[in-house]
Amino acid sequence: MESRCENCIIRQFNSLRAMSKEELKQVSDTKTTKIIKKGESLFEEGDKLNGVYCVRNGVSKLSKLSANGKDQIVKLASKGEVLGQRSVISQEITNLSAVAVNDMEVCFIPKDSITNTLQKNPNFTLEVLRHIAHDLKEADDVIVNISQKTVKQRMAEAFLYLQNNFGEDADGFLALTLSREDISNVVGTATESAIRIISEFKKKGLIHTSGKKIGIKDERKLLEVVEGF
Amino acid sequence: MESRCENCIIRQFNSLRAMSKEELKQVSDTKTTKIIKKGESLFEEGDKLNGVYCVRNGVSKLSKLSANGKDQIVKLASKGEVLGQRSVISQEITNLSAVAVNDMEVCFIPKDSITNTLQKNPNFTLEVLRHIAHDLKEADDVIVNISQKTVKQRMAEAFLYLQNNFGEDADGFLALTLSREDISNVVGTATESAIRIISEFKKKGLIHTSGKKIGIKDERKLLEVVEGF
DNA sequence: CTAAAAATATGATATTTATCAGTAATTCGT
DNA sequence: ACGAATTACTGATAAATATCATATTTTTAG
Repeated sequence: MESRCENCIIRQFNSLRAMSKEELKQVSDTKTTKIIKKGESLFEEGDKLNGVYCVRNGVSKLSKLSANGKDQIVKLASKGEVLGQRSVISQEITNLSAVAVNDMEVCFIPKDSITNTLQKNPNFTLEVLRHIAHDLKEADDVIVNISQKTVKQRMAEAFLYLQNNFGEDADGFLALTLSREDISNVVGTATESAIRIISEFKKKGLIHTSGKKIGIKDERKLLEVVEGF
Repeated sequence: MESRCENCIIRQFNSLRAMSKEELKQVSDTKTTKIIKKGESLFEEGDKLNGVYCVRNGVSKLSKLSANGKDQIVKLASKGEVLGQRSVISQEITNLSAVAVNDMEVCFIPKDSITNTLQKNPNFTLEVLRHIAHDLKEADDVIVNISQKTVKQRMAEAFLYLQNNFGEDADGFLALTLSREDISNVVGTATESAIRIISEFKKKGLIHTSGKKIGIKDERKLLEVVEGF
């Protein structure tokens, strides 16, 4: 038997915890679990979404393509996050693409269970609202960072962000390994520039690398870079 | 007698239209109307907000100060928009400052009327959710624009945005007049750079100016600049 | 295991943008 | 209306960043 949402721990991290037993039962009855391999996409910018994706495992990058062909990564979503919410709420096509950064396990929840609950259960709606409000605040911060900080500052910030949000492995490397291109798309810069700054940070002893893996060596100095020293 | 929310047209443009008669009555009984002069602030980054502001007239810039002392304008809010919603919902201090760009008339609505309704009226909550979701989508667009477009492209885009959202006056100038500094803070660039590009656009016949007023002369060519030609 | 492909790295250079310095124009308070 | 203060503008220069070219390393497919 497939696992039931009622027993799913992941739910505690997102707005689904505000659903009633019956609502949750309906979600569980209609949901499907999917395995998404690294590099595959959950949905593409412009798609009409018929539901939301609840992340059980793995990480997805949410990005938007610009006219010049470069992707800007707007958010990295991991365990517990619900993707596609915004699009389902506004009943608009999605403005972002979601691509797996590593192998993922997600639950697809058809939109009806969501929209029905949104209309009937104010606790759930409020909970979703709180999450979206939080995302909005973070987006505002990103705007200010990108427009006011140098690439070097944003690179340092990105490493600290990855450390805080995804942790480190046994060998002291960031647990989430991104390609140099993905890093540059998070930071909003050219891939070559990102690589150059990685080299510089390495030379200065702020980080260490092994292949594409990156580890933080001197958190204090990285923070100083973020602050502009 | 002061005007009542029940009769207020502005309400049709925002989430307050989803309130019931009784809820609206309570809002009306507790609200206060304020005049905010150009340059004065509704609230400052870091303030704890005791309510939201419903804009009846005038325009407010929502901005965030960065470490280097420059403001980044994240949004321009005018008639019908409700400011401070996000902060009240998350019960956090506000992450933005709201300053009047011209003389404003706003209604201050104490947060209790809002939070009570959020917990009881799912229609209202859903309506607020839709608005915040829309803001989030716009914020994502801003992120991509800032990181992927040149200053020149963003300047052209800003003028078209001002035209679309605030219209033109009888003489063909943008109805919302911003200082050069404000323009540079919307676009996310140095004031001198913004001025330089204004001069260039003027020389090329894309815009015309009179004092600080700016008018669009060749919309098509401006659009071409946005697209990168 | 190996050749091909992809990703990473680095140098040289061009372009974009910011900063500094100074002048002209406009706005504001009395 | 007048001087002071702010805002707008322009030039010279410096700094940041992107782009192009190319080499090296790593990964992938067969």
